[in-house]
Amino acid sequence: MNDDLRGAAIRVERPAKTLRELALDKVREAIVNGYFRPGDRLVERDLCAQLGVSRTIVREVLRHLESEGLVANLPNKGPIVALLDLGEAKQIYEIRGALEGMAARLCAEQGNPAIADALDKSLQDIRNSYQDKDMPGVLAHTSSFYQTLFSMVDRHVAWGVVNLLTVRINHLRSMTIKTENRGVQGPAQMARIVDAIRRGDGPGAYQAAMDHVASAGAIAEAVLSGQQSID
Amino acid sequence: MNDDLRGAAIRVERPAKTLRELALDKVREAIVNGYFRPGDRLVERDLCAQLGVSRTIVREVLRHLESEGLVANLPNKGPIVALLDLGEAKQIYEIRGALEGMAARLCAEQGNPAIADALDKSLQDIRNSYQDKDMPGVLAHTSSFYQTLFSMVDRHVAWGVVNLLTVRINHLRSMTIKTENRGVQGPAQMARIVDAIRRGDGPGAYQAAMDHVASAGAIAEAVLSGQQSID
DNA sequence: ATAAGTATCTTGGTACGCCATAATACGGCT
DNA sequence: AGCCGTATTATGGCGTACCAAGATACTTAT
Repeated sequence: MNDDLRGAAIRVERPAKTLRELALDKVREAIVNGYFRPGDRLVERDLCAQLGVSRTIVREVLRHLESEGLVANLPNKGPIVALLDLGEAKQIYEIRGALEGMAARLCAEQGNPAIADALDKSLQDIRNSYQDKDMPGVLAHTSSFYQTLFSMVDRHVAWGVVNLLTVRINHLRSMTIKTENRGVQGPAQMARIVDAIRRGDGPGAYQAAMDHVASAGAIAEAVLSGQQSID
Repeated sequence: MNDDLRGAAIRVERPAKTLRELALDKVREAIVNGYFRPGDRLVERDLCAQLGVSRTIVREVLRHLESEGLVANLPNKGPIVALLDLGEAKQIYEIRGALEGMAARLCAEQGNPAIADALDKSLQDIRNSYQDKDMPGVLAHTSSFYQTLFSMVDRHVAWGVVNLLTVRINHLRSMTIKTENRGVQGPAQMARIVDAIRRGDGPGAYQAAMDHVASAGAIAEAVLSGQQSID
C-alpha cells in the first residue's frame, strides 16, 4: 500500500479532461450558481455557440445533466433547467439527514481522533468564511466538511448520492446560509456533531447530523414557500 | 383538481418513447441481466450495429449509463461494463438499509391500513413466484414491494435513489434470492416489516427493514467473496 | 376580428468525415 | 534470431451537414 501511494504520487497529472467533461462542468456550474435559472430553456444550438463546442457534445452534456436531475426534458419542446418543487426539496433534505446521520454515527464508532480533528479544521474554515462574508467559501467548506465525514469511513457511494442530491438544491443552500443567525447556528450545530464524534457517541452524532440538516431544511422550506408567489 | 384528474384520465397514452430511451432501456437491460458481463468492452460502432441506431444515440446512452454507474469509461480505451467491487456493494446495501428503513418507519407512522394491505399483496406475489421458481418474478415483485413502501408516503426521490443503486447490484440480487432458504427467510423478514407497519410501530418497521437488507447484504458478500477467485 | 394556413424554431435522429491515440502487426537491421 | 522502429488498424473524440416532425408564432384572407 505504501508502494501504491508512492506510485500514485509519481503519476503524471495529465489534464486528460475531455472536451465533453469540460463542457459538462461549465454547464452544471452555470446552472448551480444561477446563470441559468430554473425553467430557462436550454436551446442546443445556443449552447453550442456559448460553449464553442459541437451539438454532439452539447447533447451528451444535456443527457448527463438530465440523469442528474438538474435538467428536465419536456417532450417535443426540449430541455429546460429543472424546477425544484417544495416537496422534492424536503425529500432531499430528508435523505441527506439519513445518510449524513449514518456517516456521523460511523465516524463516532470509529474512535479515531483524527476524524474529529479534520472536521474541526473544516469547521474553522466555515467560521472564517462566514466572518469574511464569503458565501461561496461557506458552501465549499461545508461541502468539504461532509466529504470528510463520508470519506473518513470510506463511504464514497453515499457521498456520491449526497453530492448528487445537493447540487439540485444548491440555490436553496445559498439562500439558507444567508439567513439571519445561520452564521452562528449552523457552525454550532456542526460542532455538536464533531463533539459527539469525539466522544464516540454514535447515536448522538446521528441525531446531531439529523438536526443540522433538519434545521437547514426548515429554513429552505420557509424560503421556498415565501418565494413561490414571486416565481 | 377533479378537473385535472379527468383531463389526465382522458389524455391519450402515446408511446412517446424516443428512440434514445428505447435504446437506453435495451442496453441497461442487457447489462442488468448479464448479456453484457462486467468488464466487457462496449464498442460504440458495434452497439450501433446491434441496436440499429446511430452513433449519436449510442453515445448518449453510454453517457447516461455512465452517470448511473453501470458503465465505466477508461481513458483512451473507452466504455466497459462497470465492475462491482465488494466494498461498493456493501455500501449500496447499507444505503438501501437506511432509506428503506426510513420509508418503513414513515409507513408505520402514517397509520393507514391500506399500506399494509398493499404490501401484503406484493408479498404474496413474491411467495407465489418463489413457489413457481420464477426468479425474475421474485425480483420484479420485490421491487414492487419496495416501490409501494416509498410511494405510499410520497418519497419518490428516495425511491429513485434506491432504484438507481439497485440496478448496480442486480446480478448479486439474482444470486442471493437463489440461496438456500432465502425463499422462506426473505418473505418472513418482509412480513415482519409489514406487521410492524400494521401495528404502527415505527422503530420496529425501521429495524425490520434494516435487518432484511442486512441479511441480503451478508449473503451477497459471501457470494461475491467466494466468486472473487473465479473472476 | 377570427380562422386557417404558413413560416420558423427546435429537437430527434441519421450519416459521414476527420483527427488522435493505443495496440498490434510487420518488416528491416544488427 | 532477436530487437527496434514503422505502418496499419481499431476506436473514441469531435465536428458538420442534413432531414423529419412537432410546436409556435405570424400572416393573410375572408
